[in-house]
This record gives sequence, structure tokens and C-alpha cells, in this order.
Amino acid sequence: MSLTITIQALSDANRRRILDILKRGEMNAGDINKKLDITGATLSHHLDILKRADLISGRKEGQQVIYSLNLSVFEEAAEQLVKFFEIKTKSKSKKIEDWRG
Amino acid sequence: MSLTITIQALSDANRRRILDILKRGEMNAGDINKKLDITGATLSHHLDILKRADLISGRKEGQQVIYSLNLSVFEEAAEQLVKFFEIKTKSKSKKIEDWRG
DNA sequence: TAGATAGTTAGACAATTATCTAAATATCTA
DNA sequence: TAGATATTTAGATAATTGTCTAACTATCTA
Repeated sequence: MSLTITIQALSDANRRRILDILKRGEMNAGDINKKLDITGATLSHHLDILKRADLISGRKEGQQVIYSLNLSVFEEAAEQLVKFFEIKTKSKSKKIEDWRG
Repeated sequence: MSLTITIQALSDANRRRILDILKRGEMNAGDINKKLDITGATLSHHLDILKRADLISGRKEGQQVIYSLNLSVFEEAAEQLVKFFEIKTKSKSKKIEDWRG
């Protein structure tokens, strides 16, 4: 999954709340909804974006759809981001002045 | 800085490229611009967003404005994100079934 | 001081987004 | 089979976003 799609999925506070909830374990849409101050339709939209980013999956069980974190994808996203934040300090050659001015 | 503002600053590919460039050391706006396929005005806009997120700073030197990464803020942002991705597995009490169904 | 150069600001535009209400679909149950 | 319940889809709207061109400001230099 591209970093842009992952980050955009993370860029909304409600979606981050959904992920936070699902980190604790799977949950159906209705129960997730009770924890958020948005309509069911809006929740569906957010769930869809998270699904497209492959961060979560939903399985139907009776009338309900139970959502869960895609743990490996979630962890892979974390790794990608950590990698982005990495700063490779040159081992030699570059002088301090080049970095701090 | 709020996670929303940080993530939104990171959500654009050109802004991430700018940060990537500045990770290697400071650079003036014109030189950054040469590395990107956008107008100077658009670059200014992106630099502004990164400045508002406190991820970079610019100092004027003659005609030029030299931008640099705010290393401590950048690292703090990384930590915030790593924290977000953390999954605290319960030490006891919760059964496997509660997590994997 | 008159141009040239570097960068920002202003204003416009098309695309995307988060949200809502209303309607549709799917499943359960009396 | 007729509601009731759970969720998604459709369609609308207001806000935000990334981009551009044109104009502006600041600085340098011949």
C-alpha cells in the first residue's frame, strides 16, 4: 500500500479513533458507532476508507459486520513511517557545519 | 503540535519530498524548487504548511530563504506516531478468543 | 537608481473530503 | 411473511486542498 494512501487514512481523527478501538480487539459497526459522535453513514464511509487502505477488514456475521485490524498491514504501515522518519547521519566526510549551519 | 496537524502536513507527497530533502541538510527555496515539479508559489504554500506544523524553519539570508528541518520536532512527531501504532497486548486475563475470535 | 533575482501573497479553480438525510439491502424474528 | 434491526449506498452540501498565474516585496548589483 502506498504511503500516501496510508497517511491519508490516518489523517482523520475519527478514523484514528476507529483504529484505536480496533487495536483492543474486533468490534461490530454498531458498537464502534456508539463510541463516536457521527452518523452510521459517516462511519460506513470511514470504515470504507480504512478498508481501502487495507488497515482493517470486516466480516459479516448475521446482521452485523464485525471489523478487525489487519495487524500485519498495520505494523507494516508503522515500519514505513518509521523509515520515513529515519535520518541517516553521514558516518564521515560531512562536517557539522553542513548539518547545523 | 497536534497529531492531526502533523499527519496532515505529511499527507502530501511533495511535502514529504521536501522533508526528505531537508533531512540531508538545509537548502534554500530555489534549490528545493529545482528538485520538485511545481511552481514557486506552490512550493511556498507547502513550505508554509510545514512551517505551521513546526516541522521546518526558514531564515532569510540575503535574497534567499534557507529552510531547515526542526530536528527535535521532527523526532517528536515520529515518537507520537510510533506511540499511535503501539498495541498494548494485555499481559493476562484476556483470552486468545477475545482477540482473534 | 533601475533592473534582475528570490520568494511570498492574492485570487481563482477544480478536485477531494467529511458530513448529513433518505433510501436501499440484508438478516433476523414473531 | 411483515416488521425490526444493522449496515451500506446515493446524493447533496460546505469546507478544505493543491495547483496555477499574476502581482507584490525585498534584496542585490551594475
